[in-house]
Amino acid sequence: MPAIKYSRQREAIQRFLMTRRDHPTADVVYSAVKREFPNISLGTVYRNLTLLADLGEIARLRIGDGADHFDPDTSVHCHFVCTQCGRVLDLHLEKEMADSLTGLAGTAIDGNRIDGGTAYCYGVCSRCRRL
Amino acid sequence: MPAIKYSRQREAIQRFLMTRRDHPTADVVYSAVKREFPNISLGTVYRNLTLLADLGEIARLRIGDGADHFDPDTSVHCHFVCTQCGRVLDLHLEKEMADSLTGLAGTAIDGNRIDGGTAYCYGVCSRCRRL
DNA sequence: CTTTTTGCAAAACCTTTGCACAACC
DNA sequence: GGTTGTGCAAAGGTTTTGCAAAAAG
Repeated sequence: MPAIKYSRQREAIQRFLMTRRDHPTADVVYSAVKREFPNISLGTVYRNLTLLADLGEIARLRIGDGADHFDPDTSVHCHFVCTQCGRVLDLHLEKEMADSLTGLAGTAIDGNRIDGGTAYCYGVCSRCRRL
Repeated sequence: MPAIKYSRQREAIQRFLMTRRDHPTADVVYSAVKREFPNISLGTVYRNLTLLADLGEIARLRIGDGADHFDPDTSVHCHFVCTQCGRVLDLHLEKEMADSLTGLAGTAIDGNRIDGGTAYCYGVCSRCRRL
């Protein structure tokens, strides 16, 4: 495992992500960070997002719209995906359900060892409902 | 909305899917149906899988490994993804949790209307654990 | 005969990767 | 100075699409 060296691009990427609550895609991160680093490349954005996810500093969400989304909050929580505008929001579920998802980790069902889980809810977000 | 006409390819695709419990990818469906229709194209497989999913006859699973998986069982249930071999299995969860996922449909959280939900669990499947 | 589906190939997309050069320590 | 990160461009893998021919009704 190679050592990890600091990079201004990586810091900018992580800092930008922390200002957002809508779980942007790599492309959105790229456009944003480009304002600070006009020469940054999409490959660098992907490399750093992947690295940060591997380090456990951010989470990579595959919500099923084709593009990966990135979340600075790595705590266990569920996500809501708007089927109209595609927005991805954090969802504050009833405690029982969040706990039952978390509680599964470490157990085994049908001989399959469970390490973790995610839940996604689909529907229409408050903003789209108003239109 | 155009009318839907019967096609032997579509029937073969759906029939093959119903014989499987491991939620194959489009590519696997393609290879299988090719034995019966040697000239079938991958595009046709995708078109029919997409159509069947839109009709609600099958479910499209985006588990996050890059390729979509298809499930002939459209009832509400959760999936288990083996992080070693990539297999996707149905998961028989405790009733409470399945119910709380189902029960969310139709409700609203933070003003977001929830239509449905899915949960994925990740871990190591029984087959891989034995190796 | 009209409409839908197919096969083929090309395109669209998102993501990863090889390489020479720059940045880091 | 040795190692890691970057920018660029090319390649990789999955899914969609345009079009003429074939199938369905």
